[in-house]
Amino acid sequence: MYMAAKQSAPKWLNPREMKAWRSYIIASRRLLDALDADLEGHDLSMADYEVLAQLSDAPERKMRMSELAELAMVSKSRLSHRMKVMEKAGWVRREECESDRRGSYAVMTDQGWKAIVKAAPSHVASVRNRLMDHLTVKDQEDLAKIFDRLQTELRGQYLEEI
Amino acid sequence: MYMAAKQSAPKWLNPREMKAWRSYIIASRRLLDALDADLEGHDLSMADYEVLAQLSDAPERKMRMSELAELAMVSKSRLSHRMKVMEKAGWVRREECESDRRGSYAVMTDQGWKAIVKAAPSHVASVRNRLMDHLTVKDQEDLAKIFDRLQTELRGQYLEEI
DNA sequence: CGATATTGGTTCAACTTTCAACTATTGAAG
DNA sequence: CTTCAATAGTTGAAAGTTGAACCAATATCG
Repeated sequence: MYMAAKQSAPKWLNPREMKAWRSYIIASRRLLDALDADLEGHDLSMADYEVLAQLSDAPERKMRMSELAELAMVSKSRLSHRMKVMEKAGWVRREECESDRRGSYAVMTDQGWKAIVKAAPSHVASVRNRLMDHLTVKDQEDLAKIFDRLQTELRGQYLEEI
Repeated sequence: MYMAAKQSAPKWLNPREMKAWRSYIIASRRLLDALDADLEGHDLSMADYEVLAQLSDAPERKMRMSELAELAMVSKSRLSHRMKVMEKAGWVRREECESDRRGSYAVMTDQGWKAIVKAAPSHVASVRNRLMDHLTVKDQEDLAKIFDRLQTELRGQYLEEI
């Protein structure tokens, strides 16, 4: 149904495009699944890891909810829910924001910091293992180049669509 | 927390690796989100689209459930649930398998065929729009090469792990 | 200033996904 | 042939996700 086609012009994907698309989509799913599975031992999903990683990089490991949602690329709603879970686990807490009383901060606790410091090496190893080890330096550069450009374009499109 | 690092050896990602990884992961999320959003008008998710697309490629548009699950890369359980939904929508039906009475076939209905034929051009346009238009021919080849290899490796790892 | 629009964040209900348990066959081995 | 293991697929409950509705609080503008 992606129809690599002799048939007609820009309606379908040509065989080359088709191949690029299928390889990308399949390998990506496998990769993401593998990384997620590797994190399971630390009671973390990729998404939660991303949230904690972003938070851990913030000054004082403290960040406004919206900003965190943006950086970790999750919806506000989702972040809210996940925060409740991670709060229960003792990894984060909320702190109210004095300067804007609608807002609140997500703050990483010491325990949260410990959790992510513990998970990080294994996750990074997993990224190596599953991805980097199979890429040459040139591949890495190609990848970065392509996806950087893509990101810019998609971000552009996204902004237009609002 | 991926720590592109001066510090130590193979534990963290070096800046080049880091860049490749971040670009890839961010752009991919954006891309997938955009493609999903583009499909919404057809009441389809990427996952359901993939299921229907695979099924539509099968002889007689009919396939064993397990095989379909495998090809569409979803769990059996998930496929079972989705089939129930899509069955209710009139897009597919189940047919029992005479040769193995545990088994059943997923069969695409005419209505389902119509639905995917209707959705396909817009989805393909979306793949073009969001991805292909921003790739040179060389990019496409690089991508296919990289992710093909990756797929092989990941599949290998996966098989070992069972 | 006061009315109104916008923003930050949470919540509720609907829906989706996962995981483990379960049924019914089939296959293999003694 | 019988027993035991493996396979095909479904189910139900729990967990996760989404999107709209909602409550403040702040920003904007006449």
